[in-house]
Amino acid sequence: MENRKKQIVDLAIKLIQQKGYVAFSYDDISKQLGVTKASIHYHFEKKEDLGVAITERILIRLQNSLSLIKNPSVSAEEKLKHFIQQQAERFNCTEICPISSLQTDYESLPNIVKEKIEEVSRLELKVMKELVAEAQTEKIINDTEDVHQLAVMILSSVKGALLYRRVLGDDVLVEVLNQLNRFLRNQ
Amino acid sequence: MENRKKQIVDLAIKLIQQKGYVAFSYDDISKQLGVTKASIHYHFEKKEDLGVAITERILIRLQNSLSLIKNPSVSAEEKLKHFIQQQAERFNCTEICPISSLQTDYESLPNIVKEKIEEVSRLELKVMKELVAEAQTEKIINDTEDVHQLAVMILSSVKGALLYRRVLGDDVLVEVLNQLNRFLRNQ
DNA sequence: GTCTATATCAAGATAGAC
DNA sequence: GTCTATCTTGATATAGAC
Repeated sequence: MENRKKQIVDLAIKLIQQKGYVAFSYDDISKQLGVTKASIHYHFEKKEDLGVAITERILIRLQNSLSLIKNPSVSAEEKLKHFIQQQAERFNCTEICPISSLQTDYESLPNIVKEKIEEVSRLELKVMKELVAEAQTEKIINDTEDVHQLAVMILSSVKGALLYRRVLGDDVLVEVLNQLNRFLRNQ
Repeated sequence: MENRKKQIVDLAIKLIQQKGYVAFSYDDISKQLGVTKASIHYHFEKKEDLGVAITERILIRLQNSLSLIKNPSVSAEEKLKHFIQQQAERFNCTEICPISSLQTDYESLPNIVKEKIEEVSRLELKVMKELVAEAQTEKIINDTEDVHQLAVMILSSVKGALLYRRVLGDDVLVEVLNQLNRFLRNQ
């Protein structure tokens, strides 16, 4: 079944959020799915193949959230706050963003996966820039603010906060989200 | 020689900045130092022991930069900008902050190392809070700003930017640093 | 599509010589 | 303090049966 493939990829992404690309194994996946390692190898012959499927899945998720954002009946402020808030709710305290995790393991990734994660990072940044630009058009963000700088700053701070949260607890992320909200309100 | 121990720890930190705790091996270290694996095991019997030494070293470095910061003849603004700038200059484009790297590998760390990295993260945050509070006293930062929120935000955004930089290139970090500088100037 | 079995390899680790 | 040699384990990966 083609569904098992999807099941494997989703679980692998979960494991990457928890332990990273290098640390997760076919054994982890097979045990959690109640099958053998060989069975996982049937679907994804090499870890590299699974790596590609993982990054493609992340790319699709990103494109989905992009289409939601294109909805013209929602204000830019709502979209921006929703997008930021979503980053926090998607993961529990022991997890980090899978993109951050893959960026950290970058040097150990197969070349094809490296290229994919670059594509993902670029798109993610593009989405955030569009959101910020839209918010600026709607006068929620000051005209004097640099769209690129602000977009990178928002993304970086949320991703960084997820790293600290894993070690220091929920407060850290909450404080960054509050600071971002404050910042958006005051502009 | 006790110097070899230091040499191993410093190299291990470099490797953690490049590949992470899980991905680096005694083989990496021994090859780069031109000795055998067994020889590294003589100095640090288990990887866990090396892990502890690594985090203790990071802690000491942090305490050193803390004492520099205590210097009353330098303005808070200078200190803050210096501290932030330093984060960027300490690493090249293929490296990230070792603390971020260990936070990402958190689930795979031995318990003692987990505790150490928690201590490190807490101290790092404390240092940044003191800097922000001092800047607030000197009216460089607005009184209405929340010290905790701002400190976490600054740290998170720099660390997050280092992740993106590794994949997307130097511009990302520069943009975050500019945004932070702008923000400090305008308050 | 999943299984058992097995090959291969790298990593962490230890024993004992020099 | 470093060496060779060896052990163990876990991980990627493959072959072939059901």
